[in-house]
Amino acid sequence: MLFARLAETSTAVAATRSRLEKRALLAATLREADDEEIDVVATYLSGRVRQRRTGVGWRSLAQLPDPAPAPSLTPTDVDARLEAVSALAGSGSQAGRATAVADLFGVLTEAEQRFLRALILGEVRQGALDSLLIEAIADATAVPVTAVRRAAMFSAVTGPVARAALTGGVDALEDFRPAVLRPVRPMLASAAPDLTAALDKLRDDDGAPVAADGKIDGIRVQVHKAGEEVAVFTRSLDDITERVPEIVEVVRALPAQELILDGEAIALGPSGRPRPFQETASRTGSHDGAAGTTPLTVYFFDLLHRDGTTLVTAPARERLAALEEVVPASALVPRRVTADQAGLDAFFREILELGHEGLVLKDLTAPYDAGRRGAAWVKVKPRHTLDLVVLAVEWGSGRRQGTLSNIHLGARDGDGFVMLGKTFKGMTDEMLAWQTQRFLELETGREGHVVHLRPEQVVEIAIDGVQRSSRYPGGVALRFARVLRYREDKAPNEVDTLDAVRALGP
DNA sequence: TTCCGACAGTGGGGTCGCAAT
DNA sequence: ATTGCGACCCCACTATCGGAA
Repeated sequence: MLFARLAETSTAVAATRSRLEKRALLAATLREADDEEIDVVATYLSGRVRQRRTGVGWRSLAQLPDPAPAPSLTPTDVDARLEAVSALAGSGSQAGRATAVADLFGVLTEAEQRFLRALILGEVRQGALDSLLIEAIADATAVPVTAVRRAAMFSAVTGPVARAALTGGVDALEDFRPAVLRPVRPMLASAAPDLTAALDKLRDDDGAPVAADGKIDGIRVQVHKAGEEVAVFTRSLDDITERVPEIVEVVRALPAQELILDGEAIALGPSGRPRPFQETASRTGSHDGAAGTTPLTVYFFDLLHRDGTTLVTAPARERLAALEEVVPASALVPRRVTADQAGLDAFFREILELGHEGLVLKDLTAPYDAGRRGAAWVKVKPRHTLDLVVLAVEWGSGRRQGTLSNIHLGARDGDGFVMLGKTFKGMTDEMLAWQTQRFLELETGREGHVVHLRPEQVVEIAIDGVQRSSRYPGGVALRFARVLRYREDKAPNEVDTLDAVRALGP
């Protein structure tokens, strides 16, 4: 198979909105692959490259060489070339990498160049990523989609799953099992605006008890124990074992030979209160030295495997019971199991008093649905609102091309306004159409893709909080800002002040 | 027939390591 | 020393398709 065939498939997949048709197109191309190239073909069809770090990004691909007149490379060729590029990362030779990238793109046709660039940047925009590919793998074989999905849970990447399904069928997929020291895709939570909505989402009507876990504002960790050996993985299944010796210590001491634990790691202050997220990020992000400076505390909330027995398919009630047998209370997330809404309200307030983010409500009958963002876990966080003024706006990309999308937000400070951040979230298509018109009327000038405005339009914004910032002149930035509505009833001189915003901060 | 669960897309701020300036 | 880039930590929200109800 030629790499060009994948570029062609991606274009066809992007051209239809029907997911069934996308699946059929992906499945057809998967079936054309030789056994040895299935892994790479499947990876490219899912919109990714196999290399975790190529060291090549937007800037490196801003200028490409002239395209070749005809395709020549196979997907395997492209993968090998990218592997070589990737191996140059950290070798001190930026120039060597640039040459290797130019050599590769120089033998690609224009269509291939576009596709590979999008793959490397993670911008294929074909309306199909890993989840749809998993369904396509089933379509391409006689294997039920549930079997493919189950196998994918226990493989950090989908390429090998595709290869097994296409070459060995359902039997070959049996090899993908939960095993210690091999990371499992983490289960994700959906969101709800408040506790009542979260409960509605979680259970149909039966009033059954749920588990309410404190939501810790740190980083997700999946910790494996195999005898004396311990490995710590992040949400994206990066191995950070070397950076978090205190977590390794805690887990090594637990009374079991084999464990797969799911939890959250966070930096706490001397009084036990959470430090700002930035400190946890700094601590878990640095490879050296910092270990002693800001100790991490780990809170576990799930157990997927214990001493030869997988618990992934067991109901949450059983997994949590097993977790409490193995992990001391000091390393368990704060949890309450109740069917009572008033009890949940009180627990929510307690958790916020402790400085944590909110709650995650969990269905006690649900299995661990690895890699999916299902309705079995629902998170709830409190929300602050601010009235701010729009200082500027940026032209959107992709499906927002041609609309003014990302708005710059300002708070009042003296006679003027101070920028606190940007947001593109919360806008409906109708709002995008309206604001494009409105902001063109307020335009005072342009700089690249930024349109500057007279500061007249007031917008109501929701945020999770305020954090210290070295980027913005007020020294603070908004965390997770999103638009609630535009306010026609407020004038710019009525928006919140910088001081009021700072008061929300750490 | 209507409803709603799950995906994909569109980007946000902050931090690190690394290489070039 | 500083700056820019790439990678990755956290993330909210809307539109859409197609199976569930």
